[in-house]
Parts: sequence; C-alpha cells; structure tokens
Amino acid sequence: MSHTPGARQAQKLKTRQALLDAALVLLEEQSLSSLGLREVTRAVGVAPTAFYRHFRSTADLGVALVEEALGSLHPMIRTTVSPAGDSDERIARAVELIAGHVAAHPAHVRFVARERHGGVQPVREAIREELARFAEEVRAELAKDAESAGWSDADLRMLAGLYVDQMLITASLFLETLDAPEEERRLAARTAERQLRLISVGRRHWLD
Amino acid sequence: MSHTPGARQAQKLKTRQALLDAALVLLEEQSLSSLGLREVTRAVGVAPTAFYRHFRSTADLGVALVEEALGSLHPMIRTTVSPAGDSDERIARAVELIAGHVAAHPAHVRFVARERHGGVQPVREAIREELARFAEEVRAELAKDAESAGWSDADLRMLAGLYVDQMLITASLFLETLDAPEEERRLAARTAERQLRLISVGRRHWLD
DNA sequence: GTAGTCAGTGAACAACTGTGACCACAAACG
DNA sequence: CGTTTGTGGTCACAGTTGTTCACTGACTAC
Repeated sequence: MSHTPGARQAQKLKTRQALLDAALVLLEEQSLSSLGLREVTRAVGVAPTAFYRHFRSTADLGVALVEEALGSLHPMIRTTVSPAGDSDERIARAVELIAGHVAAHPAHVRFVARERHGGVQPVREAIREELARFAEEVRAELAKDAESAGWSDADLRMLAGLYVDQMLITASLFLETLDAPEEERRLAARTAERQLRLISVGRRHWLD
Repeated sequence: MSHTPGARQAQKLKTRQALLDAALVLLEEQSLSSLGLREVTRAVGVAPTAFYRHFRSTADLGVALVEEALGSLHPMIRTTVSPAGDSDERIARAVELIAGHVAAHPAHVRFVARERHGGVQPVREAIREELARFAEEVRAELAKDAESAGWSDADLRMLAGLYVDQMLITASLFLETLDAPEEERRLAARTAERQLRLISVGRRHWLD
C-alpha cells in the first residue's frame, strides 16, 4: 500500500511503458478495437498474462495512451494562443509548432486522430474530455485578449472550439504528408496558415 | 458476361446489400479493422464463404460502404453552397440540412467519421478521394460567386477545404448529440451556425 | 533473517477467426 | 430440351484469441 520507492516499481513502470510503446507501434496500421492483448505482449516479449498486471483491458491501455498523448500538451496551448507579436507571424509560428510536434510524435498524433471517433467508447470519452479541457484553456486565454472585448461567452467558446478542431485538422494533415516530398509539406503548411488567417480575419470583424 | 437482367442478379444484389447493411450495424460499436467476415455473414444468415462472392475482404466491403455513404451526397453540395437568400438564413438552412442528414443516416455518418482516419488504408484513401471531390465541387461553386472576385485559386481551394472539414465536424457533433436532450441539440446547432458565420465574416473581409 | 508481497511464467481451455475444397440446385443460355 | 453458370451451403483445417489457475522467485518490510 505504501509508496515503495524501490527498484521493484521501477521495473514495473518499465514494463508498463514497454507495453504502451509497443501498442503505439502496432496501432500505426490498425485501430484500437482490433488490437489484441497477446499481440502487444508478444511484441514486448512478456507472457500474455503479464498484461493484466498493468491494464484491465486494451481499452484501459487506450485511455492511458490518451493521457500520454494529450496530457503533456497543455503547456503548449498558452504559448501558442498568447497574443505576442504580429498576427501573421504568430500564425506561422503556431503552424510550425504543430508541424514540429507531429514530426516528433507522429504515432501519438495518429492515435488521437484515429480514436477520437474510433470504436472504443471509453477512449473516445477520454479524448473528448481532454479536448474539452484544451478548448476551455484556449477560451480563457482568448478572454484575456483585448480583441475579445464585447464578446459573449458563447462566442468565445465557439471560437475556442474552432481553434482546437482546426489544430487537430492541421495535425492530421501534416501526418498524411509526413513522408511526402518537401514541397508538398510546405504547401500543406501554407494552406493551414491561410485557414488560420481566415479565422483570424473573421474574429477581427466578428462584431461589425 | 452479358447484362443478365434475370432474377439471378437481383437476388445477388439483395444479399450484397444485406451484407452492407449488417456490417453498418456492427460498425456502430467497433472499427472496420476489427470487423470479422464471419461476424457479418452470421448477422445476415448466410454461410461465411458466401462473403467472397461479393467482396474480396472486409476492407473491400469498407470501400463499398464509402461509396454508399458519400456517393449520393454530391447533389446536396450545390444546393448548400449556392448563394441564394440572406447569409445568416443560408447558414441556418445548411446546418439544418446537415442535422437532417445525420438523423436520417447516422450509421453512414459515423462510419465516415470513424474510418476517415481509421486503420484500413484503402478505406482511408477512398474517403480522402471522395472528400477531395467534394472540396473541388465546393471550390467550383464558390468561384461562381461574385464575392470571390479577386481571390486566388489557392485561396479558393483553402476555403473550400475549410467548408468541407467544418461540414464533417458539424456532422460528427450532431452524431454525438443524437440521443441527447433536445436542448443540447439546439445548442450544438447554434454553435455550428456561429462557426460557419465566423468563417463567412472572414471570407467577406479576406481581401481587406 | 524471515515472512510476505507481487511482477511475470507456463500450460490449458473454449471460442473464435479466415480460407480451402467440394457439393447442391436454380437460373440462364445454346 | 440439355448444358453451363455461379450463388450459396457444408465440412474441415490450422491459427489465433481472451481468460483461468497454480506457480516461481526476486524484492520489500518487519
């Protein structure tokens, strides 16, 4: 029951992480609902029954993956939406940041995009909650901005949701062009910037 | 080889449709990549091997489902984007049209949303192609509008993509609120309208 | 130092999967 | 008419799946 600081739990966490990593690799060409528990343990090199020491089911593992994929992303939000510098430059920086994240963690991004509407209810729910949290943070950040003066709360919430959805669309777009020629990737980035810019224009003239 | 007009092919098409329908039902709580061929035939009441008379694999069936779900949607595009009537009223009509379609064909919409980023490559590809066709049609329709004077082709394409993505987001939002209280559904509709309106505002002031 | 905890093992199970070869029989064609 | 065609059915195969149970042995706690 106590917080055993020994090498015992360290090893356990190591296996757990190995299971998560192996699952993420396997999920690059299938959905969570078809991921077998044995498949995962085989990839790691442990007995099938060892799986139960860490997760109740593959759905449970999926929820853990959601936390791993989205939990560490919150700090990024603030710096992205924060109103520093010129608008176009800020947009370019945000798109570049997304592109970098996708390049650094492609499997995580693919997992979230895939399972957001996937076949496993608890995982869908976990993603929905996490994205709602993102939207709330974005809303709070937008509310601070002087440009949001006179905006109703519902309108702010709407805009925040638009931004979050757009962020995911952009991420999955970059994912598709990950191993495409450099030129196509630049084109995708330009399109993403244009879309964000159009939303910004709409935001600026919302109250006209 | 000839076009046998007999009752032979009629029965075959009937079985094929039964397989598609059964698959669609089964796919409401799982992804295509975990859909078993036997599972489908069992639901229809035919022998497992009969499946092969109609589809090479479940992935093949998935592609057929994409055509069924999106193929008949093209006529809807023109009437939705066409510039008739007041802007706000047009938006409200478009959102209502989407809501109606989701209510009428929830399983189809769910399938597309789920498999768009799903684990079966050929199906992803089929959806991507179909959505690209939609975007092209929207672009063509937008190009006719007087409001698009002075727009570059890339900008038109960007806006068309934004509209198509937004359409899908709205559809999947309605899907989630399908069996939710009436009030929540109205709220979702209002948010969707707001988002479309913001895009419209951005479009109007794009060249400022 | 000894007792207890617990991550991981190995074997066994019933149920399931995709796919093969072969057969039945009604419709289509000459 | 007889012959061909082809949908669907039957039976069987080899693999795979999730889950159970009793177990081992290294670690922790007293």
